[in-house]
Amino acid sequence: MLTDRRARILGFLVDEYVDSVQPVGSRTLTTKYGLQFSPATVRNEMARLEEGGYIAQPHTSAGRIPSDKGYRYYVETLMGDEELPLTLQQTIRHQFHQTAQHLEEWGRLAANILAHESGNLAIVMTPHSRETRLRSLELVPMHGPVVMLITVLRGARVRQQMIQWESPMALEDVATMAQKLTLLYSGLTATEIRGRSTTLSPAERIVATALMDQMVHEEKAHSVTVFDGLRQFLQQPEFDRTEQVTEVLTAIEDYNLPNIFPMANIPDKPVTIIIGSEHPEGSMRRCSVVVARYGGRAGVEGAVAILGPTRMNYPRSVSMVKYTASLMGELLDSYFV
Amino acid sequence: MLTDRRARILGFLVDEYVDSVQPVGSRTLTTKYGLQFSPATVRNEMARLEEGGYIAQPHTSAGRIPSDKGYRYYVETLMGDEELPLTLQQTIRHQFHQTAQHLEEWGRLAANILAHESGNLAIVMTPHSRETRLRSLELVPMHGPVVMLITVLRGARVRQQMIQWESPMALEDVATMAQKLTLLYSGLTATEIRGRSTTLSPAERIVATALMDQMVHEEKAHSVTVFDGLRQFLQQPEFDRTEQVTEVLTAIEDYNLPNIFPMANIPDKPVTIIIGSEHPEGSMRRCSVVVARYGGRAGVEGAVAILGPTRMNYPRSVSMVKYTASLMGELLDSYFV
DNA sequence: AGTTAGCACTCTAACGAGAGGAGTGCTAAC
DNA sequence: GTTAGCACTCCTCTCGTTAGAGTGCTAACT
Repeated sequence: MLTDRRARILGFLVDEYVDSVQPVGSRTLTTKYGLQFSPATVRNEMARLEEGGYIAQPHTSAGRIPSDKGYRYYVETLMGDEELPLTLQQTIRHQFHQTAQHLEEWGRLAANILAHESGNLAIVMTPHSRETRLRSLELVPMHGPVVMLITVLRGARVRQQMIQWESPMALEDVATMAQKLTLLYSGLTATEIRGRSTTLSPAERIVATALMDQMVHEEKAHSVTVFDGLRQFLQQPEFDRTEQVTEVLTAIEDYNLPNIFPMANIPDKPVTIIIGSEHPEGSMRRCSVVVARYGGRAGVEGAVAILGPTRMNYPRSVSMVKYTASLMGELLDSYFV
Repeated sequence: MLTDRRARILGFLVDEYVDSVQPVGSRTLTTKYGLQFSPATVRNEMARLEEGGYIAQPHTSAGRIPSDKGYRYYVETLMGDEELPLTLQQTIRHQFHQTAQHLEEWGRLAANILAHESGNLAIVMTPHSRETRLRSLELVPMHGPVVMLITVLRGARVRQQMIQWESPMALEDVATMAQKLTLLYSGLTATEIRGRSTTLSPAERIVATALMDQMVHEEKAHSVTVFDGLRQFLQQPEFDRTEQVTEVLTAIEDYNLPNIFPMANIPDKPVTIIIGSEHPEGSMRRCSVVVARYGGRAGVEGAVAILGPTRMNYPRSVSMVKYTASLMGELLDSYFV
């Protein structure tokens, strides 16, 4: 599509702009990247690239900056498949195995690593299984008639809630009730449980109702989203005025995060990149998202993403996201076959 | 300390500045607040207030803005004890009782309400008990030798982690083991459990070790902090340049949140206010914090806070924080006697 | 035909001068 | 003790000017 030289120039231009955040001129390109031809030639090529819509000029006497189309070309055909430095890989892997058994911390850890290493905003959707099926339930008496109902769902999700009976109950009876209900309902979804509302004692009925409520609640809820790295994100030079920041923040809140992640469904693509105006939301036009799903083997899945300005280090982001996602998948598999 | 008239002028000045975010001059004060005396008199009084350090002038030909000392005087002696509008009280109460049984959501709800109604950043420390004592433990077999250990601690804290035995175990045996260990360790702290490491089977030992690890981990961890309202916070006019924002964000991260909240220990004070330079951290000099503890009855406590620019609506913030804290306390009490 | 030096041109960012305006402090009169 | 009047200060806004960066075009070169 693009002549070889044109493509090379585009590549250098992206690299340089990502680095300097300044419109880049023809002279810079020739000197910094040791090109064999003169600035004038570069200018000619840049004029052609601009015609093609790959780069743009903020104003007549300025250098060029890549357009979204330019970035798209870059990530699609110019950018190599950078491997993460081995030492970094090992550091990350080590940190994960350190907290492997504390399931609730995975998300925070992943977000922290992504944010730190990429300098952008990290978004992690914690593991979430599409189906909400009961694995078991536990009843822990608190005081008097107040009992804590612990709902353990498939996919290692644990939820707690308080319920209250008409009157207190003996400890053993509570235990046997939990066992009975677990036996009765294990492996079922909320609607299936509703179907099997066989003869229950009043106390059991209260538990069952709370249980179904929790599960319905859970089905509607999307997975928890963990953010990290907001501060560095805001320090990016493109956000030096707060209006631009609030625009992006609003976008993130409104973006209905799940909207991003279905896009990660594109088959055969381990990582999906959405650049600037490719976002359905106009307010995201200054930002790019690099996202990868993980898991999926046992119906449990999630996603990790990096959100940064369109001028971000794509090779690095892609390799970070890819590696983190694969690690999360590995860990998940080791717990859910 | 301050003459009556001087105090009144200071009060009006704070009100006006909070409202307009512009240095306020003598003319504005007389006309907007219907003062009986002329701008010249106000000017004289303001000169005295400035000598006293209550107000300051950005530059010679500008109006005055309150200093931190001025705000301090305002909140201490000028500001009335505003009650939250009854309808608002009821709305909030209603929302809380709606989610009363979903304990994990309280924090998010409180933060959301605080942020929304105050227009500032809300910080909520979820309930946290100083003592970490076991209430009960549950073992949920996952697949093969992998088991989920659910640790229920005093204060309605539920934690999960994965453990792995040498070989799988029969369902009933798992249940009896959980019962046995609960019976053995219920009510104890991590160190006490370590002390009673009586004769345990290898499998039991693995559980006990994981349990102690979790509890130690828990003791070190501070309570979870929930934020909300960042976007509105950033929209405050004092943060129109991102440097100022990042300064504050850094402060919040570094502030070692627990540092704020010990300050809430001042007795006989339901609400504590920390204004600008009164913060130990210099980077917080543009911000004020209004914080209140809640709970404490059963060793379980937390705190709610509003963080905003020093120019914030103190009466409103105080009443919001006070009301939210009392509600959280009520709810807590209803579950932990 | 592609490449390049030279040059006129355009546009921005930076600086400074000047005008307008807000608000003050001081003085003198009430 | 209060207030009108007034000179003064300092900010903000605007406008012009300048320096510099980078371009596109043309004409010459390989």
